Order: sequence, then C-alpha cells, then structure tokens
Amino acid sequence: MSGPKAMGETSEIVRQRIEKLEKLKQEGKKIYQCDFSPQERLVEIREKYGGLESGAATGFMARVAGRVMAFREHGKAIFAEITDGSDTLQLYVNFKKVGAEQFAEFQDIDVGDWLGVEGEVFKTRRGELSIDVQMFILLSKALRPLPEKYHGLRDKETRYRQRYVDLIVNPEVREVFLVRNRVIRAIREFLEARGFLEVETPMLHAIPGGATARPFRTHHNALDIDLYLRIAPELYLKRLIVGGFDKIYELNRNFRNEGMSTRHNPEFTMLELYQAFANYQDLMDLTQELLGYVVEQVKGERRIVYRGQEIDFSGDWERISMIEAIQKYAHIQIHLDLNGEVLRKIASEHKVVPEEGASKGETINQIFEQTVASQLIAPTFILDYPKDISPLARTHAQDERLTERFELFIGGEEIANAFSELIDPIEQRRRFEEQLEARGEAEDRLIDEDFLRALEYGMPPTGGEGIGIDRLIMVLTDSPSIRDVIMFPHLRPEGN
RNA sequence: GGGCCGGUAGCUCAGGUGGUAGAGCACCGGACUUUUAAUCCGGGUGUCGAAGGUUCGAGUCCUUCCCGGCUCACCA
Repeated sequence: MSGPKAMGETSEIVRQRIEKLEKLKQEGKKIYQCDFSPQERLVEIREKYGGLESGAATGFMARVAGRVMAFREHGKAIFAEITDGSDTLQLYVNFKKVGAEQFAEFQDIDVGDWLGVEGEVFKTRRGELSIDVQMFILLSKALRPLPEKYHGLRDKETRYRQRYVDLIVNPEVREVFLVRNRVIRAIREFLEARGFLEVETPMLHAIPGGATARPFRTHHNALDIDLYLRIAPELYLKRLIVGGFDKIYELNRNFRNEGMSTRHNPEFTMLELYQAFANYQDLMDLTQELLGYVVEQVKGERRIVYRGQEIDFSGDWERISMIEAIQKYAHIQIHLDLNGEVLRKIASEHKVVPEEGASKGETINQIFEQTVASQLIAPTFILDYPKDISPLARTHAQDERLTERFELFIGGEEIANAFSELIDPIEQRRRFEEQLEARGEAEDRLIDEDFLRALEYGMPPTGGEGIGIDRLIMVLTDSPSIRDVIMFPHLRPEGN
C-alpha cells in the first residue's frame, strides 16, 4: 500500500508504474543512469535506409535512443514506436532474438519510457523501416501516462501549463517553435549582414519609459529602492546612438502590466532597431526587405496563408496616411482641421466611443483602430500619426500637428511601430511635460532626466523601429493566439 | 475587471424533466512470431473543479469561490 507517490497522485496507473520501478530497483537494475550514447538520430536512419525494399535487411547495426510512443504486442513479437525529436522509428522485438529474460523485461516497458536500443536496421514485409532489437536498456522511467494516442491532448489549459506534454504528443506545436527559432535567426542574419550591432540594455529600470504601458514593480534589497521591469528598451538604445553607435538592435523581452488576451502576454519579445541618419521612409524600405527576407527564409516563398487569407510579402507595400486610410477604408470623411467636438460626434456616429477627455489625436486614433485596422490584411504602412499620441517621434516636416511615424499592419494585426526619432532635447522635454499633464497624477510617472541629458549632448538624426516578434510569428505560423507561439504563456498559478 | 461558454476515469467525451456514475482509447490479466489507432477474450481504475445550501435523495437545482477558453475594456 505505502510507497513513494508521484507528486501526491494516486491514480492506478501511476501506482502500477511505481511498483514496476521498485521491482527493477530490487533486481539491482540501474535506472535513471547515463551510460548509453546513441550513435544515430532516428532521422539519419530514415534518410539512409528509407528507400530500402520491403522485407530487406541492411546488416547495419544502429545504436539509437528515444521515447516509447506506442506498443503493438503480438505474442512472441512486440512492435514499438520510439521518437527522439528528429523522427519516429519502429522497434521490432523478437522473443528468440533477445531471449526470454530481455523479452520479459520489454513487456514491462511503458509508453513514455526512454530506451536505448541496439539492433539491425531492416524493413518489414509491410514496408515499415524498423530496428530488429538485439539489446535495449531502460534510460528513464515514465511514472505518468501520456495522453491518448488518437485524440491526443486537446485541453488548452493543460497544453499551456504542461507544455512538455503538449510537445511530446502534438508534433505541430514543435513545428511552431522551430519556425519561431528560424524567424529570430533570420532577423539576426539580416541585421548583422547590414552592419547592425546587437546590444543588451537594462531590464530593470528606475524610471519606466519608451512606451505608455503600466510597468511591473520590483524591489532591489541592497539598494532599498523600487525598480521596474522595462516596458521598452527605447530610451537606452537612443542613449547608445548618442554614444556613437550608428546601427544597433536589441531582440529581447519587454514586460507590461496590462490585461491578457489572444494578442497580449505580460512578457513578450520585441525587436527594436535604430539607424542613425535614417528617417521613417528609410525604415519602411528596411522593414519591407527585412520581413521579405524572413518570410522567404522560413516559408521558402514570400506568400503565406493567415486565417484563410493569402498574404503576399513581395513588391512594395501600401503606404497611406492615417487620415487617408480612415477615408479610404472606413469611408469616414475626417481631416485635421475639424475641432475636437465635431470629431467626437463623427466617432460616435460610427459606434466609436472615445474615452473621457480624449484628445483630438486619441479620438482619431480610436476611429482608425476600430474601423480600419482589422481590414489591413496585406502588409500596409499607416503613416503620419497625430503628435499627442507620439511623444517620442519627430514633428512632421509638412504638418506640425503630425509626426513622422508609421505602424505596419499585417493580417489586421499591428506588427511594427517606427518613427523618425525626436532628437531635439528642448522639444522632447516639452512633450514629456505635456504628456504628464494630460495623463494626470494617477500615473506614477517621472521624466527620465538622464535620457534628456543624453539628448542634450546631441543625438544624430535617427530612425527607430519596434517589431512585435510574437505577433509576427503568429502571422507566420497561422496561430490564433499569442499563447500558441510562447513556450510557457502566462497563466494564473495552479491552486490546490 | 465586464459578458458568454466550459471543468465528469490517465486522455477524448456522453450523462432529457433530481433516483445505485458511462463509452472509446490508455491501463491490468489471458491468447497470438512482421504489426500500423494490430486483433480476440475478461476487468471500470472516479474527491463529477472546491465549499456551502435546497431535498428522503444532487454530476444534475441554488449561492459563493477557484481555474480555463472566447470576447469587450486597458495595451503592443
């Protein structure tokens, strides 16, 4: 009755497996040891011998390891499937070949166990590439059963909480994260080839800046001060431009203490890049080339399908101002000369309810987001954002109510945000102050004086851009939720 | 935080109007020496998310709470 429990679980299956484990220990078997080195990955065997004729043997002795995924017992012969992450392969265990003792031991192997195996590669009469097992060794015992082989693991909560199980039984999940790896690798390749230098800046900020989101607060014990997890690296990266680096990027995590949804995770991955002497027009060119390259590397062509719609990344993408986009896509005739009250009325006529005390720019932006954004399936640059919602962007050369800023939309999702940086330290200070005033005292926000001091040393004209990597990967993997492209998405802790 | 939906065996799911908890797969025992979701015979392994309440009796009805999904709001 008594005995060790696996994490307090008492299910029949777990009890049986613990008993098997105890039995093996009593027999003096080594378990959970590390004295077996596979010589081939399973995919290598398939590449070499996949073309073998049915019923043929190779004379090649393979030495492989993998997790048992299925059994088909057949009297004095047992078929099993193992997987090692590269491929799956069938094992054939024959009573005569391995002998009575090993055969009996194999009958105690469970789905989920890790095995080391030696045997000849051959193909069965039915054409299944297999290993004719001569020797096997139990490398690790699974105490918990895997989900059912046919329906697999569907429950989203379990899939996100126990991603390790999701990865074992749902191969398409593994594929999503392989794509994620290739996307990030391709971005680095592209930027490094163009002379961008990857840098790392603080995650712990005394003053959170570079975006308007609410931060996570933490505490430094030795200094006895509160610090914030960064909401953006922007202000530090600009300091580095002041310091003389002309092309830099950072590809890492940001943290924002906001609501969660299918497109928001509290920690998410962002690419931020800065290029001296570039403006936002240059960045649009760069973005087209960068994402075109990434899509090509990952998909082999520049077209993808997202939510049933084809998206083409080749050629030049539409560049249209926010005002014109509202006119074109929502058929709402607005312009910048309208006063706030008229704008508000127009907004409510289109079921857009601006926040209490929303500025003109915020109202226009809300009209855009609620009537236009979701229509922008093909990659589209939306340009020239109102100044009051763009505190870090340079004033537009042709219209000082606007900024030289764009956002990139793909598949109806906002993917990138970029601007010609505001480098005038006096105007930057004024914009910060105006923003503080407009936001009121509810926000415990301070002006980053050291950032302004850096600008006062002189920052060259610079273009800067942020690209939301998780959302980009959602588009490239046709994933409906950001949780599907983050290994361990944030969930409430499990209760008891 | 609001609205809607959901949580039953290891997994995937059934369980009209309240009346002794079910199926398939997995698992356990038996048969079977080239199977492919192997097959055949036998076996149900459960804190019905949690706690209260109504009732002779609750998986089912009521209340509160926990967890998740979708969605709206905040944000990217």
